Amino acid sequence: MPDEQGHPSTEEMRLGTVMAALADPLRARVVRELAADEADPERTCASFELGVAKSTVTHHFRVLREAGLVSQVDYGNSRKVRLRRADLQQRFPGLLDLITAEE
Amino acid sequence: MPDEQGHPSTEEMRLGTVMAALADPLRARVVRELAADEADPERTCASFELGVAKSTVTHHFRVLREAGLVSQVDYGNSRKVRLRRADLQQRFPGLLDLITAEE
DNA sequence: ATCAAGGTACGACGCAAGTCGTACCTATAG
DNA sequence: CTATAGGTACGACTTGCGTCGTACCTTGAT
Repeated sequence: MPDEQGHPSTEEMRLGTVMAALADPLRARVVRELAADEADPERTCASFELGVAKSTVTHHFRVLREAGLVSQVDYGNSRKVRLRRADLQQRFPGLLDLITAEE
Repeated sequence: MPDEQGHPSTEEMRLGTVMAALADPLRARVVRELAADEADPERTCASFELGVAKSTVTHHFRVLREAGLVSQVDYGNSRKVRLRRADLQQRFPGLLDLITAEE
């Protein structure tokens, strides 16, 4: 059984925290990549080819998760990441369009 | 004659830079305050009562200006600040609504 | 001519953030 | 059982950012 943990609820999300998360180029790239795929597939953290150490990858995904941008589900073997598209659309309407429009 | 200087053009604006600028609570407050007033008055930097030293205020307004969020006009005696509402609406549609909606 | 008001420039300091390496954990594949 | 793949935890290092104080500049008022 997959295990969820440590995600802020929609109301708990703070715009400032989200902005800070998106201010980093690597994290922005991740979110853009996720937002670009309308099918919203589950992806592993490693599938993003960020070009930094594993522990750094973990760090960035924690920031994204704590900001509420992505959800992480633990399958024991691997951890799958998914964009919280609906939650974001509800809490910060237009934000995702802003991100996908850039670049 | 008022003197303009050092503002990025609409195309030069980067979403990452804007996000980084808005990630700071003081700067976000300034933009929110400016965006809330539809009349878009010119205001002095000091009129925001940020509660930090003068040089810090200067620093924050430079970040806002270089990100393209505000324009500063030098009247010699005082420097007036104005939100670049139209430019922002064109370059990042929906961004200002996002900011004013928060809090 | 002097002073006050509003800002900038520069240097310094402290803390947060991004980065890495190493060690460790968990589950699936041979 | 043992290896391997995907991630986390922790500590260390470095850079960047927010903060301040001081000195200085520019205009308008006295």
